[in-house]
Amino acid sequence: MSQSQPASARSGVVELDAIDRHILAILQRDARIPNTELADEVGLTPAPTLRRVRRLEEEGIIHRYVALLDPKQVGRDLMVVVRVTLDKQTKQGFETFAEHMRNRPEVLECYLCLGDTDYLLKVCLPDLDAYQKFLVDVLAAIPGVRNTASTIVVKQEKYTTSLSLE
Amino acid sequence: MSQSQPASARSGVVELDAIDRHILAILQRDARIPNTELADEVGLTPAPTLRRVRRLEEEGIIHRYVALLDPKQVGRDLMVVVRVTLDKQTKQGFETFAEHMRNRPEVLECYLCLGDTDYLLKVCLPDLDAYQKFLVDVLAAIPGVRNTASTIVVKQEKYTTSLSLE
DNA sequence: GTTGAAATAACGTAAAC
DNA sequence: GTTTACGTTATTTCAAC
Repeated sequence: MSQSQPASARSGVVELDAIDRHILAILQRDARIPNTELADEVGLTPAPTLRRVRRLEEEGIIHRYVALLDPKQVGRDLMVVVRVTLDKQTKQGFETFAEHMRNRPEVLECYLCLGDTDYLLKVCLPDLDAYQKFLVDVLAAIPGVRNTASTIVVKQEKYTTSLSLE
Repeated sequence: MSQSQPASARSGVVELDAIDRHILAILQRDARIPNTELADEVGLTPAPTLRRVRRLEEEGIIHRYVALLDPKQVGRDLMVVVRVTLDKQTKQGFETFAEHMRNRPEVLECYLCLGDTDYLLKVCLPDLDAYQKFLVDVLAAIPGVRNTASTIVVKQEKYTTSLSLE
């Protein structure tokens, strides 16, 4: 190796050792585990464990800690995936649409995509009535929306936010 | 009201008052907020605040606490949404497929859907090379998979796990 | 049934090594 | 990475509304 920099400095991606990956795997499962317990699980004492967690937070590898709710128990029984195409694909049109989606709390995810579909949305709502209102009052009201195609979710077979770090 | 039971007991959906919803909104933003601070924000003292949080956990309204990572910083630069249709729609075929998806860490979400599409998948991987391997070695290898259509995500315009509790 | 106050135990955190 | 020490927090108990 003639390079003097480590891989992390060259690529911009921070190098993670086995213990870091172990910490991340655990925190992705249980964000509220006490530091002492986390330290036990990864085979370190609390001090260096806490230093690693703080580093992972500061580097932005750990983006945030969140509580996940049960949608059904809070009255969100309907999930819909929507494919959206825009009339004319201008920078302004894209930005307008994305901004609208960011302002709508029922829109959990919004992705700009390759192919026939311009945007993919994941929308979570109480029922079909609320969804119909969303289609008409929100989506159809955004200038430049040509077409939408809705796929209704019947059953959630898997849902995880955990990235496997192999 | 002639009913002797409260609404929560009748519907199976737990009743949430304004403070509960406030707590849930905060914990969905920051799962690691100290209980003392949470108490301040919702206008209670720590003891009753903690009791409410524990109740929300026990009832399963709070499903879990997780750390969300930055996919790019852990080398997961590619996200793909896949529509899958099965050959014959038998109970066994569905269950086999769903079980395969649950065992694949790169599959973050899997939904059984109405309409032309049988399953929708959200898959997160390092690059297109890894995705090609996933298509050939994983998806195509599952018996009963008739057809797949992949939509590649170019940009994540919005991503949240927070449910708005209006 | 829910809250508030006080006491204890557990934990997070920083320093020195 | 370890040990020690300190301040903060979680958690329980019990009294009050």
